[in-house]
Amino acid sequence: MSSRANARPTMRDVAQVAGVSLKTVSRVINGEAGVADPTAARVARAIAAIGFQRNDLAASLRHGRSSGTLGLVIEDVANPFYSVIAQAVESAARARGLMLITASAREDPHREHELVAAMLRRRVDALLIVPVGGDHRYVAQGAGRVPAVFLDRPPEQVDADRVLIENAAGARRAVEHLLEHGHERIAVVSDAPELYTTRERLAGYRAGLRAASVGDRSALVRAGNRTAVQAQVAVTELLTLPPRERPTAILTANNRNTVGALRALAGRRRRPSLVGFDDFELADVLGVTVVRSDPALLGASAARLAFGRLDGEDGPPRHLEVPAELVARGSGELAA
Amino acid sequence: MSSRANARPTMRDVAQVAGVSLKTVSRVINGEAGVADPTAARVARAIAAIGFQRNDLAASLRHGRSSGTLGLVIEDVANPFYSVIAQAVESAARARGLMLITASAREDPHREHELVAAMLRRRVDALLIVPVGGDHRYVAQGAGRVPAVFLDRPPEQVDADRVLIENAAGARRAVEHLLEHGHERIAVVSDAPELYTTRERLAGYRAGLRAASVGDRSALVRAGNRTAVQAQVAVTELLTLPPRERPTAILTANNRNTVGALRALAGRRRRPSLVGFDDFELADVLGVTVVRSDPALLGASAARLAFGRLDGEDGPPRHLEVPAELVARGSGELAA
DNA sequence: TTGTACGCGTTATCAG
DNA sequence: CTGATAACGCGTACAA
Repeated sequence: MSSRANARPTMRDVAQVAGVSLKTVSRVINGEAGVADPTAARVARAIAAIGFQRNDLAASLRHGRSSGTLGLVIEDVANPFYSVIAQAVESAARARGLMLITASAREDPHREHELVAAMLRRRVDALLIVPVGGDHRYVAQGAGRVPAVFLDRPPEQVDADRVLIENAAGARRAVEHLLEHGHERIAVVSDAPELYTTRERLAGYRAGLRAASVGDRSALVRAGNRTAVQAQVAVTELLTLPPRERPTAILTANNRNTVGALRALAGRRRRPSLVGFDDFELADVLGVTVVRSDPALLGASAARLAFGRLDGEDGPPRHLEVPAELVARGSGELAA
Repeated sequence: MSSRANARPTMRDVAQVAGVSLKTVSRVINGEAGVADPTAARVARAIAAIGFQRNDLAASLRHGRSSGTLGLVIEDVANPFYSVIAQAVESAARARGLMLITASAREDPHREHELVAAMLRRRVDALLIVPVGGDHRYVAQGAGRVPAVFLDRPPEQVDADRVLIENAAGARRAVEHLLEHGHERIAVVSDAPELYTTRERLAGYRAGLRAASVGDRSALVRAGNRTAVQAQVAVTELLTLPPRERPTAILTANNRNTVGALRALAGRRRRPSLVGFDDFELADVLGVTVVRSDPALLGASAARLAFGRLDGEDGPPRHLEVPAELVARGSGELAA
């Protein structure tokens, strides 16, 4: 009988039903050696009879070491770029027997901090973070801190394990590609300039133009478009510039901006060339040239770094970079 | 001083540093009344000094009721349909102060069972499940069971709270739409026929044809396409049928099938009409007519049901249905 | 206002 | 092979 009616059965309940001691039940559950077969069978029967299931929280409290969970703080699970990362991290976690706690910070530094704190209180074994901004020293501080790996963007005010994408090089490659096709008035439509990825991609864009001795194009830089709708507006505006200021090519600096640009361009007869940063589903069907990286590799690498730390790998923070390659599909190969 | 070097500081450590008792620290941390201001300040200073963070696992073990987590078992986070669900569930969870544990079952019943078991061992407060198949009585069994809500598909062998989409009605609407545009040879390309959603959508398809007294079209039913690639092959085959057997319209029964169909159709001069079940990003740009439901509403409704049970709502299992509407964008309005 | 004793469900220690 | 007992970090009941 349960100590209290309707409560989840405990090992004590199992022990009582099986007529053995607590420790014997523990042995059977954890598959430890040293239990006579008939005894083990009696315990197993009791477990099945009362529907016992071990309380992992209590177990991990007892031995202190692992809670069996991995924490992932991303920007937004609904964004395909991040959902692929989440998928890769989940696979890695599962391979190691960890469950994944996921939360979206939504570009809010305060919220990010809160989520990290909540995960630490829940004693995650390690943290994977797509940092928003602000000061990240809080992650490195405090006794008994947990391995933390930053994805997609570096932490601020502190050095730590991280996996980034070839942002500047990728953007520069896109610009060079457009230059090769005769474009000189190349516009760029990007997310908020405070974001690391935006800054790097803009830097790559500028470096590409500079290397080709193309003059200042700051009038064609449209940053600050957080949503597809904002990007759509920005592109529409670019298209209504007077002919000799109007860009003949556009670089969209992330997937949401690309989506907005495609909406702005839909149905137009004469379209500018377009290269998007980040690949997306159906880019092949739409014939959109993109700079493609591998979000799944990003997530998997970050997990690998974190697991390495869990396995005792010591040493200075590691910096990994995932390559970005240009995939020509038509939209980026239109003549100027 | 810490009891052990390098260990996470505990409330006992805080108490020692602040020169108060354990209970006083507990009061301060939980914001309970009845602590003199100067005492509270001393405790707060000690907490900051040693970097203490409460162990939520221990706390929830103590008071037994809530672990503060919600479990979500879906098919695949990387699929946009499910990542939107995950996003909605996460928002709902956060609003209630719960963290979300997510895991993908990948159409594997055994894995689903394992994941659910792992979540129960971790004492999630409630479970949201996109069931794969097999017997789901295990969810309803056992003492101290947890509220479980099924999403997108019903559980088998057992009745339980669930939120489904208007599958049959939606598919039927698509067929009627195509019939209105003069089509009679309407093919359907779908996922595995074992899946509930597939079965229902196929039933809706057949019902639509039957109501219009259109003869048997079983030769145009292509089920079993789990991936976009498989769907692409299936559509390509349909397009190479002899002219008088070849479909003039195609219904793709989920988002992956639609993607495959679009790839098969890309670059063809004469395309059949196409209606896809499930909306997707850029469907507007591609001009694809779809049957659209609201995955976010699906997730939010399921969370609401689960929270209702947590709040003590009793009574028989509740069955909710999210509507599906046809959105005409061109591909479904081509003449036969 | 503050402190003591105990218990949550499990694992670890050490005896029998 | 098996079992009594302590301990993990915290909250609750009750006393001081």
